[in-house]
Amino acid sequence: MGAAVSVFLSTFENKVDRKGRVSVPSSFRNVLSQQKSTGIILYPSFKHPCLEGSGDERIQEIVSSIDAIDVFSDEAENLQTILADAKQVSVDSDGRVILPHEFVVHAGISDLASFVGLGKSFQIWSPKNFSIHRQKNRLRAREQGATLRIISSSTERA
Amino acid sequence: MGAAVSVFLSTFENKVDRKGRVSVPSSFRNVLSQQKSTGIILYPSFKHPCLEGSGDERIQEIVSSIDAIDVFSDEAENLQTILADAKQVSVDSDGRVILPHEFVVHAGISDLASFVGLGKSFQIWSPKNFSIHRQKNRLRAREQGATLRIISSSTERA
DNA sequence: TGCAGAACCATAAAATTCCATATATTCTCC
DNA sequence: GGAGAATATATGGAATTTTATGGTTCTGCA
Repeated sequence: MGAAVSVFLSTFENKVDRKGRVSVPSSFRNVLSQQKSTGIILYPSFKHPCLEGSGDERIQEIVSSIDAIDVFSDEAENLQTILADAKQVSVDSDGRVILPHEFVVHAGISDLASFVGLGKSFQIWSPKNFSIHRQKNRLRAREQGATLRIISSSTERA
Repeated sequence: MGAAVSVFLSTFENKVDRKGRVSVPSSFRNVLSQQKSTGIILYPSFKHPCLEGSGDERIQEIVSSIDAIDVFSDEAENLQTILADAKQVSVDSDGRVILPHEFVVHAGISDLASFVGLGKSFQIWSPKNFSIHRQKNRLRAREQGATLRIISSSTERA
């Protein structure tokens, strides 16, 4: 198969069965295995009615971030909340995970889940909520001219 | 083959078959292989009914850009929108890619696709929409007396 | 002993690889 | 310079492999 850039890319809509099982898109699984992740870390988003997901090395980054800032700051508490709410789910041999019930509720997911690639991480939405969110984002991106701010890697740096 | 200029140049109109397969113009493939791209990144244009295409190193640039700014900002979300909408398509051994169905719809493509070279990137249009677009652009350029500002390569951006 | 999670199995749909061919385009040798 | 051979490109179709997904069985633990 195509060597694939090792980032979470694109959006996939998969079915959630009665047991809460859902297939992780195969391209996402490839990214995860390239990261040598044994599972997936999930936690509810602060900002949106969705779940944040990533390979499990991401947790290490969050832990480091907490260390790096004032332990009693708001920001530290936010990050600690992530840790407290996060769950690791394992990918079975058929490439599926089980979405914990509270998470399904938080994201308003019923029988379909949208996996949305964001580069180093991804989100899981109910398709309905996601299409609203996407609509808003695209409008804004169009107004603000999203593509203009892309940093060309070889040259400048912000 | 042509003198191997390493930019996407000129316009090519190729057939799209029932399965959505279409040949990537051979000169474009040369540019891609020179960039060591294993595939092509496609995403729907914000502004036009067409697809934006480039080598897959472009994705790396977007991911780096996101890292460089506040993760919770609007701007980060704008860029993430691109990632969420983008797809990597791989070029098969015959030099073809499969245009994902949503993209075909977005661009209004039926059985023909125009590959339009834009230098560092390219676009894919339905020939009909493209001819309208080009017409408009020419008119505007004439009215405004198009001036072309050439920037030296060290400062250029895509 | 009943239930949630894990491992298995089966299958239809979708994507990828492989093969065939027609039409150009370039090369080579005379 | 030109006929014919070799190469490259675009395109159609078939065969093969991956995915996504539904169902069943097994297992540990409460």
